[in-house]
Amino acid sequence: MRLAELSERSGVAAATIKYYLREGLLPPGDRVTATQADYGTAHLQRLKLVRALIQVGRVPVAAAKDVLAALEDDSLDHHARLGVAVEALPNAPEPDPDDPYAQAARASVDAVIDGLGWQYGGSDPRGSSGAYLTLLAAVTALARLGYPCGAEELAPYARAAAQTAVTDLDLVERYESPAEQVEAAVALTVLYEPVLLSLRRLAQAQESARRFVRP
Amino acid sequence: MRLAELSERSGVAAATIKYYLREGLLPPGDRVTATQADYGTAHLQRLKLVRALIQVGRVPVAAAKDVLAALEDDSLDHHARLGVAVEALPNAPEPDPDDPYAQAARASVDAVIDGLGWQYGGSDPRGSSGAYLTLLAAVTALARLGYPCGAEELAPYARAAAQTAVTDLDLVERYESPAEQVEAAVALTVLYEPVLLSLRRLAQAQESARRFVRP
DNA sequence: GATGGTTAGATAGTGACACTCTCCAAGGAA
DNA sequence: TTCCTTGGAGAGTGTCACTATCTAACCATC
Repeated sequence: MRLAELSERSGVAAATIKYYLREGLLPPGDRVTATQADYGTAHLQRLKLVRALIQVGRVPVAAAKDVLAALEDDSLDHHARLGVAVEALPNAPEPDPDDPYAQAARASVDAVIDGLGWQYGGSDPRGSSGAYLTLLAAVTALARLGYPCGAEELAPYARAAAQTAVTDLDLVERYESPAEQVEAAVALTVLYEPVLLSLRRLAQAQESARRFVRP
Repeated sequence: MRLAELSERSGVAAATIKYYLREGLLPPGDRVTATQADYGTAHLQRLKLVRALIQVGRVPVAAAKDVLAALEDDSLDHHARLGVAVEALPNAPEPDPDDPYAQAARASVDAVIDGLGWQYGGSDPRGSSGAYLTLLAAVTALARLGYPCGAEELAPYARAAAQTAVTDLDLVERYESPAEQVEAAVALTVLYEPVLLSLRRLAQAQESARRFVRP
């Protein structure tokens, strides 16, 4: 199909598709002539994923490009490809090692991780994980505001996260081919985030009503 | 204290504080003379909250202003104030009623909500909740990508969210005064979001290693 | 009582980001 | 032949969260 048809079928403006092509988020179409190219259903599928990552998952364009590149890196095994794709998502920077709040946050976080028996291998230390750094930054900010976020407070959330991860991987394992699994893992990781947060807010409203509203 | 001291104690650039004052995120200081104002510890606390909302919670400045305004609206009761504050956070718009994906998403979401027995009162219908709309948008995007997100898939996530909400409200109820509780609710809702998402990604990495990596 | 350094407040500018517009030459259709 | 469309490239747009500059007033010091 032509770019115009790709635009119509995906609902994405033609100029935006050109921009994604330029940025390398979409592979170029098959060049038919010097001024025309042909796009297939794989392009349509990829375009939908890109849109969902950017608009629903709020992933920056540059990060989305890295994520998609990891999806197609055949030199990695399954687990590693998942890791690389998720690692390409935006994360917090390394904290200031002299900040006492950051030190306390690290202690709490490590206690929770160890308490749940989570293990890190030699090639995959916890410090190299972007999620770990993002977690440190958030806990540091909470501590600085004076909110409780020691290991006792974090543990229930970590247990809920562990449950969620089991559900996530069950969904991923429904797919048969490794390629589908990796794409599903990225899509489900990123696109379920607003789902989880919205469900939490709805649940909070229920719980708040249950506790604070006299019927 | 002077603006310069407020800046030093909070770690926020003086120009940024001026910007927040201009935007109404911080109340003005007590004017001492025509060119000097005095700020107290309440300003410092508020400034830290603003920073955390914007930088950790990624709340837009305009939304943060609305959230803070709701914190101080004495005309509302406790539960309503929580609702208004959380509702001021950014949410997805109303979906296109003709979109079949959106219709299917609404059916799934409603089934999950009803399945958990969540109730909505007359003054608080589910359709008026921003979290509900954001949830619909995310589920619609997943469905459009071809990922499973029926009631069966969403239910485990909703149960995890319900658990999380109980933990959240337990933390909120540690505070004694209503004012502290409302501020804590906002801070914990927004600032625990990156905590939850980071913990989920760490848990996913563990679960992925457990399933896919042969020791 | 001149002087140098701050201060609050206003205005304009910056850089990042995600598009979006405009133009161009080459194809294809009427 | 004429007109419209296409893919591609560069420049422009709007938004957002700051940030730099300026100005008049103020305070402390000499």
